[in-house]
Amino acid sequence: METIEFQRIAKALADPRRFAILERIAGCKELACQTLCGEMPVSKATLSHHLQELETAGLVSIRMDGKFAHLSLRKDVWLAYRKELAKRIG
Amino acid sequence: METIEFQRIAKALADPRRFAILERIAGCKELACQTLCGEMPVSKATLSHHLQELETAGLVSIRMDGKFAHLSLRKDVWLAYRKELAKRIG
DNA sequence: TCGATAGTTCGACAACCATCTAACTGATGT
DNA sequence: ACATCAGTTAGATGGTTGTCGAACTATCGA
Repeated sequence: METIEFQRIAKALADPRRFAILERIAGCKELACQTLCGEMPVSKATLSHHLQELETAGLVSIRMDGKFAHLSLRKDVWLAYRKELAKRIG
Repeated sequence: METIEFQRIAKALADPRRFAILERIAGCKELACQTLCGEMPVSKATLSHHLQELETAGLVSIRMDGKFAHLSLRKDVWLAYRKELAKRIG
């Protein structure tokens, strides 16, 4: 895994709210953005920002369906990250 | 693992320099602080700060021997963190 | 006792970041 | 065409943090 990607993921996981968002997304196959918006105590703008961070890090994939966004965990990337942690430190 | 500890660790890992420091420490049983100081391109103050972050997060143990500090990875905590990641997301 | 050395603490500063509101874009239904 | 709704973008703001130099503390050797 590229160091830059590794660092981006680590940063993405560092914010508690963002991690909670990721955790929620990982909890189901695909999650409607609206649902998240209804559950998380943040503004739409903030949520959008966090989702972009997660997408940039490669952890989340965003599928647009008309005007609706659907989030899903990129499990391959997640597993690669965990593997990299094990490889780098033990 | 307590959520607060989990978050502290995630934050500690998020800074590239700090992660490099942890990686270096993990590379041997015990590492003299002087050695780190000679290898990392940061001031003593900054290094001291990072080491305290890592210690507060529980990732590193600092043993004082006279005026010398010796760093070591707390492998149990590290493994617990990795396990928690697997538990929370997959 | 004194100077040198290892590491900590303090105060400051610049960069970054999470957050918000408001304005915007684009899709949907009537 | 138009109002509405989902999500993005822009701009502002307050808080966090990585960084440094300088002052400090404590330990060791001479």
